[in-house]
Amino acid sequence: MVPKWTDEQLNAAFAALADPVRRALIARLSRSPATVNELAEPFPITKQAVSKHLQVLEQARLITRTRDGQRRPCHLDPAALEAVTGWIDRQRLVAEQQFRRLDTVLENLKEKEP
Amino acid sequence: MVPKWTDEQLNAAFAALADPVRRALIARLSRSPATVNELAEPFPITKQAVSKHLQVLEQARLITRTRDGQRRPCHLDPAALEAVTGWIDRQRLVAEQQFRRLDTVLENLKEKEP
DNA sequence: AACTTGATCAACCGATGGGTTGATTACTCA
DNA sequence: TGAGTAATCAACCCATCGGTTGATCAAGTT
Repeated sequence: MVPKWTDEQLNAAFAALADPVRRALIARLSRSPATVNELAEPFPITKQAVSKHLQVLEQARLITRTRDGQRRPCHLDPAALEAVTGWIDRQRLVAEQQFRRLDTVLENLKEKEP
Repeated sequence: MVPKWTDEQLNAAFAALADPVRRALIARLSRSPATVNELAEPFPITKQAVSKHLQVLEQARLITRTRDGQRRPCHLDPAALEAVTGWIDRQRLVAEQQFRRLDTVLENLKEKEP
């Protein structure tokens, strides 16, 4: 079971994932941890901007940061991503149950009125 | 396979899900379709604001809207939600593969240096 | 000590987002 | 036709966001 996801944390996580730069950062970090400079290199924006993006991801608990000398490597937290899909999957589950229920209702109607 | 999700559509979908009102609307719609007035009723904001939220969800293709007289009922599109989880799941998959690979590296080191 | 390097802080700017009120469109019904 | 109702449009307000530049901090390097 996931730690306990408040509405605010869901807000933060989804908002964090809404930006293409941040999604790219996550995709990069899914391969291996990396420092701010390494992460910033491929982007046409300043290192400060990337640093801000990483703060957003960290606040959303999608990444964690450790210390290694003057470097501050970022690590992806897959469990947090799983928690996000959890919310979506619950909604889909309910919706699909309703669809199935509607199907059976239509089946019954068909039987009674041929 | 999912229709083909552009970066813009992912932006729109995640941004749409980042708002608690819109998530509540989706949760409501997962149970059954509903009109704007029905959807707006539980919220302490104006009908116009809810209408805007629904436009955001529609633009993100998370809901569709039909016509019934002067009503415009909203329907959830579970397939769209599935597409969103798709992106996340791919990232998690890669990340977890890397973790496993790291584990085997550590295993090998342990064997060589006991 | 002086210098370089990784990263953040601070202040600012333009754009976007969520909300409001007021007017308007479009359908229903008497 | 005219009144009532579902929903949207339009204009505006204020807060937040993504980005910049310039300064600052902290850890290595020589």
